[in-house]
Amino acid sequence: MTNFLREKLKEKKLKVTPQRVAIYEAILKLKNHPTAENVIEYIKINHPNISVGTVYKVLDSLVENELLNKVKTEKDIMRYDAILSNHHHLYCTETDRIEDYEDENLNKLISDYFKENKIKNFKVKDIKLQITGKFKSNEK
Amino acid sequence: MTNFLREKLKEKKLKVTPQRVAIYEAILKLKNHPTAENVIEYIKINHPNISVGTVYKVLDSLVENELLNKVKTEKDIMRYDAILSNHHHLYCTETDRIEDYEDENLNKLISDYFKENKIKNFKVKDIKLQITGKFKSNEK
DNA sequence: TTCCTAAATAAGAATCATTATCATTGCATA
DNA sequence: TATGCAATGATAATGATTCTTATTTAGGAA
Repeated sequence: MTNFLREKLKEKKLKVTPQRVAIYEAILKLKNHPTAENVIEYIKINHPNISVGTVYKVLDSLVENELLNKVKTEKDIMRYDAILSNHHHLYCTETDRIEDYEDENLNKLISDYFKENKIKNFKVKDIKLQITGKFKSNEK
Repeated sequence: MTNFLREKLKEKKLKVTPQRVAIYEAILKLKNHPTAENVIEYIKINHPNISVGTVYKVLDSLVENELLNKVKTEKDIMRYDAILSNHHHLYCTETDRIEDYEDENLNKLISDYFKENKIKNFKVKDIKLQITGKFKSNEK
């Protein structure tokens, strides 16, 4: 399902190239918020004629145009997320797994809190929770 | 005030070296959550005989021993924080400023919420808010 | 369809922050 | 104050990312 990507690219007056489509698909396929390296590895196998420099450039431009998000991690490695809806992340301290966490009630709770408790001299645009912990071992 | 550091190092059976003291002091002095580069620059001026490799190694070991925290950023640059108490961060989208945000009521609100609404298959250890926005321009 | 042009890409060189190596130093304990 | 081992300094090595330049191509216009 890359129609979403195609449309978005057109909206932004960016060319729909096979490289952009392939890299976007790689992110979707590579669950668990892949790193640039993960994407490069995948692309090397599945699209061997796409060059490494292109992967970096496409990732940058997709982030810049809000088709991908960068995920902050404890380590100094950026990871990418194709889900654009407002969501939080669960970080596992034992593995490198990062999972999405959506919770409308929580979002409401927090935004209500900040409506009543403004931060001095700061205008809030977005709030994300980094929930650190451990996945229980019974599955996955 | 490096007594805190000295004691903590002893607790962890790490040697109290002048390099560790100097680098820890640099972080304290260099407000705004400095990068490794910021620290290196500062150290080069104030302690010219401490080598760059040592700065990296000391930063790593201080983080590992919970004397410093790494702060996640949008860019793939790690920044360091000498404040260990549980706090959140305000990220300015226009400048690279990161400011600490402490709010006991908010912490309570969130921890109460998760007491009642457990996340399936996940044991929460720590929750941090990344509050993105803009500092209002009237000061600083 | 064909042509045109700016945008995008491929390939490989260059950069530069970080890590690794290893000989030397110096902190901590007895 | 002697000893052992962790820590450091100096420098080399690494490797991910960026840069450069020639070439290709997407997409609009004729």
